Amino acid sequence: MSNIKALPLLEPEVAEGVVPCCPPLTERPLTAEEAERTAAMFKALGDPVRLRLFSLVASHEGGEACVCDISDVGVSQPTVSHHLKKLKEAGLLTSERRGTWVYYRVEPSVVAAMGQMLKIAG
Amino acid sequence: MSNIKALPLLEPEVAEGVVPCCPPLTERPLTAEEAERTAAMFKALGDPVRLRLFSLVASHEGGEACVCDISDVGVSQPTVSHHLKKLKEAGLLTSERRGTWVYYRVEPSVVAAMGQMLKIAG
DNA sequence: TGTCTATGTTGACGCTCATCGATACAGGTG
DNA sequence: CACCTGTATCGATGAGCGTCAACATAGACA
Repeated sequence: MSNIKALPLLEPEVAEGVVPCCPPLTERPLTAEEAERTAAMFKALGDPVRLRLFSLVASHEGGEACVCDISDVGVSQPTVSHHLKKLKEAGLLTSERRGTWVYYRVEPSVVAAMGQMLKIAG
Repeated sequence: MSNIKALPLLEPEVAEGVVPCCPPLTERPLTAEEAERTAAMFKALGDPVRLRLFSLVASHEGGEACVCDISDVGVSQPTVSHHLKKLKEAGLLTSERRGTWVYYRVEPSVVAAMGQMLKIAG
């Protein structure tokens, strides 16, 4: 967990088996398998609370945020924890415990891969 | 017709200078309202069947596709129609009837706005 | 007019998910 | 050790969603 990737499209084993994968959506139709994997990433950002949590982490200084810094999104603490777990499972966030607190940070390669897919052809 | 106009989607007229609803997610935290509006777009791509349908339209020659061209995604015809409607409601696709067939095409500005949000801060 | 094809809508069913309170776990402090 | 704070997990519940069969609608053509 110590090497930073440039912007690879194919990366062996990020997070837990989540691999950013696919060409721009305008290039060719996705296969069923590709769609299954990729939809999970978009789905992770498809909830308002999760999207806010993600932007709170992404925009926090130092590129990381303690849970205590971002918990004020209008839902209970267990729900915040639940959503952070979902974002982690989707490969969008990573977490690390330092003492009492747990810090989350964005996984740049996965986010970059998603952005790549939304690139308009032409 | 559903009249729940709580969150109006993007107008089809935004074609020129890519009027993004929101800044890159790394720039600042989203407000609750921004998150609500934006999550709906990501949610639309958060289903494997919808993502395939979208990529089928996006990668089809001429930038548009008749429903008959993209219906082979492993679900029934009503389900295809249902998902295309969802994508349309999210502002990602537009449709037009020409004679017997209905053609769908990608709304580039909305897709571009989504890509904008996923830009990694440099 | 009637019929055929293409697409959208309706209603129902089962499953997933967001949410919460209660509880468990981890680490710091006294 | 006990106690407190920060975070994760568990179990339940209600809402939402994907799917289908059946039906409806729109246009083309005879």
